Amino acid sequence: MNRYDKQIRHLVAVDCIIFGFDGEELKLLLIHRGFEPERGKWSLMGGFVGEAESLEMAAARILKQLTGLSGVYMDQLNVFGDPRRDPVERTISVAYYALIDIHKYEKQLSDDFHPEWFSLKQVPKLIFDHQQMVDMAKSKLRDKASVQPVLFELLPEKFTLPIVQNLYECVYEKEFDKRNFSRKVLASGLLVKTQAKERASSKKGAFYHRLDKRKYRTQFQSFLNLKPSILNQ
Amino acid sequence: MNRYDKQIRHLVAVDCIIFGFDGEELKLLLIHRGFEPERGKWSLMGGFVGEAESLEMAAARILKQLTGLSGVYMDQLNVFGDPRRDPVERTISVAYYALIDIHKYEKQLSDDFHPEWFSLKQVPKLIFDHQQMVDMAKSKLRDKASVQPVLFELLPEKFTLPIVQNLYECVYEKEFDKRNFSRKVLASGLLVKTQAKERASSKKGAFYHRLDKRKYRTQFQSFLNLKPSILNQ
DNA sequence: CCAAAAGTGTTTAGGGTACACCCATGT
DNA sequence: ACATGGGTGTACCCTAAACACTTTTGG
Repeated sequence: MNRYDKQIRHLVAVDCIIFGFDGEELKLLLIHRGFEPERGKWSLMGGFVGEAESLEMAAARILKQLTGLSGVYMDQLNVFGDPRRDPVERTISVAYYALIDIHKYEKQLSDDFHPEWFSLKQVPKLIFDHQQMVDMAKSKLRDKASVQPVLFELLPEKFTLPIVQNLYECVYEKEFDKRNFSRKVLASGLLVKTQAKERASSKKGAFYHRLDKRKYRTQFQSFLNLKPSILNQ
Repeated sequence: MNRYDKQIRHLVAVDCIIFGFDGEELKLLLIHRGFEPERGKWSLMGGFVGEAESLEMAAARILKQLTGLSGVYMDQLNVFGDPRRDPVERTISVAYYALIDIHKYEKQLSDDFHPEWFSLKQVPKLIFDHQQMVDMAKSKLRDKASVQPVLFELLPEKFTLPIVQNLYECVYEKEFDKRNFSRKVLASGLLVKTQAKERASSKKGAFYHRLDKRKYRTQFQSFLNLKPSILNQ
């Protein structure tokens, strides 16, 4: 078969919005850009898409390069294609957001890119349209989290209910009533209470919970049963 | 500044999933592909992204080329980047879905591509991964429509409540109680009842309604107040 | 013994759902 | 007159929201 020879070709990049949660704050992993233009400025981790590489593969490769992690939760966010978004040369960027367990990351720190975690409340000035990508990722994460239990991807294997609540409060930038919150989350049936207690952050101690992995997979689509009411009838 | 000279470049295309509604059924506008490979097969309308053309511009251009319409509601769906999705040569495709008023279209029929409307219940075999694009578009349309009143983009200026209900029933493939449905939709305050009646489809006749355009714009984000309950507290 | 965070139950209000009859009119 | 689809009101139930006290234990 012929090739589409007369057509123009484009640079295609992938940029990753990497979220983490340390128990206190929602965070973003940024790198110190190591080359011109904008050398030394803060940037999302990114890279060009290879010749026979799918977009998901490219995103996973870039994520692994920075964090050492694979098998991480990722989701396509949006494509940014403004011809002048990169001043050097037109680059079409496919943005992915990833949710990682920040504790797993810390062990494997790869310092080539001088990466740093920033609180989402104090994101430094970013290059190009990366701030727009971050804003869109925050918004999409909220939408997703209201329908699917994706936020647990940010937590370690064992976590307490107060931690889960704090995570949701960070994502939605709102405070919830702890009685109503725990009732709702436990009603999903996704959490299993363990006998162990976390004792660092309070005197009484809070019970660790873990995900019921089978239910987590099978009920992933129906978390909180929050489909719009038009659909319920 | 330097260019990213060592990087590989890719063909980037845009494909459009074009929805229409004739009052009876939800429909999809497909074209008869006019060139090899897969000549004569049914396909989504698409085209390559030009040199200094944004993705939105490309999508709008392609839509106008086929339908004669501009200023149409469009939304980015997803990027499809599997290296082997187009057997001729690797092409990264950005999919957009569009909602058009099918009546406006019919006047401007451009026959170059032998386009045809298909019921979503009887979509013919499509080339490449276009069926996957259609499925994803249907799913995204449902999600959007549960939160924003986008489906009115499919309707003409004046429409009856039974037509609106039928549209929602087509999109969600479910039947609704007409009393509850009209109460909910009218409670949004987005519709204005006119004195005119539609008389073709029933003896009694149904009142035409139109959008309150100011409210449609300002309340677009809060249609049906169906945010998940975690957010409400 | 006190401070600090964890854990738990009840009441109330609002919205969603189910449900049935009358209306207008073309034939 | 009758068949067809349009239009409207009510009662119930369920879930979300508001709200306060007891428990545990480290210091």
